Amino acid sequence: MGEKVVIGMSGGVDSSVAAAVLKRQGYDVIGVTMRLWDGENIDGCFTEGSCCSLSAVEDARRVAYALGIEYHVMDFRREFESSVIDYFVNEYKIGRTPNPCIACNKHLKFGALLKKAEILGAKLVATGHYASVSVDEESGRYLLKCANADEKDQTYALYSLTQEQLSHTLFPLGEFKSKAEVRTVADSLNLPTANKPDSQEICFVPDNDYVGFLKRNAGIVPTIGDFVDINGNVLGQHKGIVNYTIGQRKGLGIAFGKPMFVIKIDPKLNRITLGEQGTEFSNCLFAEDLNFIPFDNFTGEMRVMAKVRYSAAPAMATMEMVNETLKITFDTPQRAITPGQAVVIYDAENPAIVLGGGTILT
RNA sequence: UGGGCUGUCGUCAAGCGGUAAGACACAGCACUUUGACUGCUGCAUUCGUAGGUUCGAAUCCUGCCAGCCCAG
Repeated sequence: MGEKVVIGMSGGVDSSVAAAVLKRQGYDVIGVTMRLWDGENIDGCFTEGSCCSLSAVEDARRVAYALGIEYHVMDFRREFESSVIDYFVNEYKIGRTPNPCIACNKHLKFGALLKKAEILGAKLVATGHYASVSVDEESGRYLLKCANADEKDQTYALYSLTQEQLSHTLFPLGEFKSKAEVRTVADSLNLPTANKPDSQEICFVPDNDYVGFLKRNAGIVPTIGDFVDINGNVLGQHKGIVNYTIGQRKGLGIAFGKPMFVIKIDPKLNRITLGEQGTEFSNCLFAEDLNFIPFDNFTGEMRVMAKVRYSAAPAMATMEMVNETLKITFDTPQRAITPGQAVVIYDAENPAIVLGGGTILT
């Protein structure tokens, strides 16, 4: 038997194929489905998150059986609540827009799961993320790199991984050229998840009503306030700050003859500033909670590529440290730079190499 | 109470006798392992109301109703 590796199995096609790849590569594969959240009991109807629903567990179990690998369901509800749910709620409370997937990767999949893996005698953890890890021969450091299937690349949500975490991480899907290829493999292996649709939305908010989630689980009561223009003139009423994020257009309910976008959220004054198309662009941001991958920290200036959201093309920028925060100045203005979201930076010469990232402050 | 103006989708707004543009908002779908953005589709059988003229009216005429402005 080869080296032991724990693979996080969500019950989706990606992690199913990832497990199959590991098995084929000769690893001693242990499938684990993380029990993260129990869902909610709404009006007597029990809703389940996509990550850890009974059907997800069932799918993962069937795949594990089909592959002939050991399989467990493990309870991570406590860690998930403290590291993801609480964070999610608190960010909204202070007028920011959280990214729960990033928190979950950092604290659960490459945090708590990694620890549990050790208990099972496995030094390695794998997931079905589209990304890859390699070792830089010169420095000996672990590098996080983009997946071959660039349209599915998920390094944006993985920038926070440390050297320690990366040294114990495998991403079996990194070499795949496309999602279609992953499905083809799933098909050829007759995996029961081969035709399962891609997941989306926040896994613990299956109906996509995250505001309802905040009301039910965190007692947040959205407070009506003013929409104002750049000069402070009142344009209308908003339904409570948690309903909005920077760059948002839909759901404003305000007819201005032109599309209007959220350009600023002020939780203190419970006020939201709206602007016309174009005013939601900015070319500079500051970030904190930094993590760098090819180096521990840096000084001076560096030309980089950076992106401020999951589905954005990296853009040329210059980064520098200002006090304890990272300042990034883009060559061209970026759309809807949003506090709470991540900025992820890539090597300017080789944009497939992740240099690191941080949480956008402003 | 005189004089003038206006009344078309939730909002703004074309139309000026030939059978209801458009924008914004809204809804659905697509895209998306976060929130968003974006794209596509849908959205007034009816033009304040009641009559009249006409082959034909939101468009012309008359009464009424409502709102606005000026005068008192």
